[in-house]
Amino acid sequence: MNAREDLVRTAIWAEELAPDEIERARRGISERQFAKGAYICHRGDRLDCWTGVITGLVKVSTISRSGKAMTFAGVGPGSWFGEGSVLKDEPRKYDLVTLRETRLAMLSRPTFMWLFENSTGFNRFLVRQLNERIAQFISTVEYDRILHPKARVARSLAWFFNPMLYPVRRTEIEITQEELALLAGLSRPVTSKSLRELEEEGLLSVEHGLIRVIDANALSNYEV
DNA sequence: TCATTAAATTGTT
DNA sequence: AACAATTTAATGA
Repeated sequence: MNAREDLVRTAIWAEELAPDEIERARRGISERQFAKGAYICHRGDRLDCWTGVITGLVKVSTISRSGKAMTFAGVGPGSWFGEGSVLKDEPRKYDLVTLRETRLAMLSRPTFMWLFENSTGFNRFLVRQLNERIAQFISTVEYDRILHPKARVARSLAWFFNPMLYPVRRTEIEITQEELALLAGLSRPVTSKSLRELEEEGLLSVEHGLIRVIDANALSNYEV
């Protein structure tokens, strides 16, 4: 058994795949390493790979016409993204930037399409993942209108505990308050203050460049 | 291994 | 948004 095989076998989407499908996936996969702050791709680039994070953290973002940075999501170890662009065979709509040193698994488009055409297990995974994404974005729109900074920070953090999108569960999230502010769409001071208040309430503890979550459930349901 | 320095992150005005 | 303080990481003896 080699590293690549292990990579596929432990992937979240491989659970329902038949042995021959796993073998097929294994042959279509490769690994790449990126330094902290590196661009995996710019908006408008083509990236003909379905991508999984092995270690590290990737930011999905764009820069608006007014020059303001917007972050849509953080992608952590074990989660896979980009199926939309690969399925539609179109350029990426967002910048992909690593927030720290990151190793990625890249599944080639031909392999992805083969699995899409032939594997029911793979399709079941895709449907579940897309469904989960929709739910996530709907809830984002929902709390975007509520606008309590503390609740926004809490729910942004709760993203990292979605078992579908973040299969590798940890209580510590390696993220700076500045990056979290980008995720939450708030200024850094407000994010920082909210974090300290949430710490007061015993839901988490903040350290340098790291947030230790104590009550993830309370965070995801946080109101007021 | 320890001390010094540089860089990054966080807190405050 | 700018500055100050704190903490981590890097460098070299």
